[in-house]
Amino acid sequence: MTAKEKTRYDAKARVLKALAHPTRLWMAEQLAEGELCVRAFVDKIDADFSTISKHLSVLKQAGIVADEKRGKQVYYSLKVPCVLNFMSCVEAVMENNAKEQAELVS
Amino acid sequence: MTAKEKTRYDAKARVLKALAHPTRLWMAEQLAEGELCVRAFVDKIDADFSTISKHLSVLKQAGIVADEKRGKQVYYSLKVPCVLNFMSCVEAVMENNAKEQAELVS
DNA sequence: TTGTTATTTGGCAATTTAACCAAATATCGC
DNA sequence: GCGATATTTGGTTAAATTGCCAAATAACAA
Repeated sequence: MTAKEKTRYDAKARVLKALAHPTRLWMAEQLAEGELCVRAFVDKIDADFSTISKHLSVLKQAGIVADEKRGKQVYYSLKVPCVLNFMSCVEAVMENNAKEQAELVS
Repeated sequence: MTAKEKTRYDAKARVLKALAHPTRLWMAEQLAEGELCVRAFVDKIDADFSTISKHLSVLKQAGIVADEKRGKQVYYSLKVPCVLNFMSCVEAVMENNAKEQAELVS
């Protein structure tokens, strides 16, 4: 693997890593229906304001969400909706795993 | 968010996290063309045998790859090929990011 | 300008992850 | 059984990630 390829895989992994957290995954799904401000996320789950803000910042750094300040609030939106397509595949993996678990028991 | 939903997002994140590492992402792509034994990965990149083995173990735990021992070697294969579809979306994110970087410069 | 709400930032402790080395295990041919 | 090859496991250490708290910043209304 060349250094260039290595750099490229690092970059790809960075994008996936941004989504690879339960809270951030949930956030991405919430944004499927449209933009939300930070406060909206905080209200939906019971979490620290700063924790939510930092998670959003990770998603933004990765290029997955965009932010726009309007008045006092910052609105976040999905910049690349195709990330939502990951879900069905992830669920396929999980169903597979559940099936195998069940076979072990029976 | 209920405890049940939380558990579900944890599980989803665990699957994504397994892929969110440059080496493991590379491994998944290598498996696109068919099964490979541990040795084959080690030869393709210059890495420690045990490191590769552990990465494969992470992918296996997540349910992304399957392993089968035949003779002295263990062959790994992609159990859920749809994970390869992630790549195009991840690349879309990266191109977007590159474009914005370019705009900053100009 | 002062107070209030919305959000980000900095710092810190706890946990997790990753890489490398050495040792253990398994299979096979002799 | 013995040595050689293939792979996994255990341990150790460094680095990255999380979550929470307190403080800083921004916008706006009174």
